[in-house]
Amino acid sequence: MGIIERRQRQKEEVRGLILEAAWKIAREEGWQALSIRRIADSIEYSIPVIYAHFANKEAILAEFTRQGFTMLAERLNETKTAHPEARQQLEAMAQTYWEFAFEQKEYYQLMFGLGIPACEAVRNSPELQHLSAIMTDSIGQAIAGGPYPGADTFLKFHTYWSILHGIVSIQMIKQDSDPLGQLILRDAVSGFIKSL
Amino acid sequence: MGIIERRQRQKEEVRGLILEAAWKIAREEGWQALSIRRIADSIEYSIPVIYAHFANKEAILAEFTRQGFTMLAERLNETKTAHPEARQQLEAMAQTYWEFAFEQKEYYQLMFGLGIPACEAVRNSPELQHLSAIMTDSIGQAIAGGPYPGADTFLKFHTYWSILHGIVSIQMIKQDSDPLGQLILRDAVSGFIKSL
DNA sequence: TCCCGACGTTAACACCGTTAGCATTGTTAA
DNA sequence: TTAACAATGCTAACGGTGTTAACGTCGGGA
Repeated sequence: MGIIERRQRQKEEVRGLILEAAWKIAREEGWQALSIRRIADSIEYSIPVIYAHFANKEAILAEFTRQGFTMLAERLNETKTAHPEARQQLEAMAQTYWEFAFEQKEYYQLMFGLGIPACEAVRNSPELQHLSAIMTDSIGQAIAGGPYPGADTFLKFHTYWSILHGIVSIQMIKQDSDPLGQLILRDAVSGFIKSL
Repeated sequence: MGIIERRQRQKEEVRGLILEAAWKIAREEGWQALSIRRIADSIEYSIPVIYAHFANKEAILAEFTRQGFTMLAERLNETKTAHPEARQQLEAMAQTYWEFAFEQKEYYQLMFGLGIPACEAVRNSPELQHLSAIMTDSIGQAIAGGPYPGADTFLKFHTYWSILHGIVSIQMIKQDSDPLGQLILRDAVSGFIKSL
């Protein structure tokens, strides 16, 4: 026989072409530029062919999301095995995490649904500056009255905000509003405050 | 005269109707369900009327983003003034931040571009579990070899991950890849590790 | 040789954001 | 009072999107 095997192989090949073309478009012009029609154009097949390989557009994106998590896990694992001590591992893995996010920006944005919407206009807006001022003021005071008066207020503000946003958005992605979120929040914030 | 004033008022009124209708749609069906056509339908005007009040769809979203940041700032300010001591303020503001994010989910998602994409499918996927396992392992070891052997590994893992993601995504939104990001990361992670 | 099933196509449906062009209407000036 | 004008809101279209139904064609098995 071997005929159905060959067909299977050819089918897989087209699947690969679809993902390849999709990735090329996303990398060059961002995820918002990705469309089924452009993929079809690029691989020189008609549109329904794509639906023979993927249920819908979301399934294509899900495939890249899976790839992204796999890549990140691999990199973290490499970093981890390169360090003997657990605390060293955590420091180094944080670095690797950061590097992955910015080297593979397209992947990371897809993985965590960073749409990057109207923020463009609001950045550096008075509203945002007001928000920053409120937080920064408390942090400045806490530093002044604490054991590390030389600490950088601006840096600490960003750390504080990042912790808050990280916890909230991870919890939102998980979508299960379990009470663990509150615990994580208190844990992280109390840890942060001790560092002031 | 007063005629042009009346016209101005009527114009403002339609602007209000647009925002009201848009908010109703977003609240009931999410931002992805919001379209110019549906707003026009809802307010019983034709489509171009909307473009007389907003340059484009993004401008409508930007208006809500501004509102969101203003609301959050107000709430944080209230919380802040209710507490005399800076460290108390930071604890309470974190709580307020959390509450705002989940009470005003639609606002928060818009403000930070949380698209919530293909994550649906990847949640609880083996890829994600693998990632969790790698991080959790190091954290468990660090806890075991540290001064707080009773700490909850799972909680600490979420805290660790949230810190990483928060820093990365705030930095990505700001889009200026300044070296401060690295500092924030190291600062937050070293603080976290001390808490293990 | 005939039939069947798989593959790939065209063409459509129902949406989307955006804009050009037109009609109507209320206001102002002659 | 009437003519000109500016503002208002409309229809209709353009070019795009994801998705699918219906059709043709062609290779493999009976």
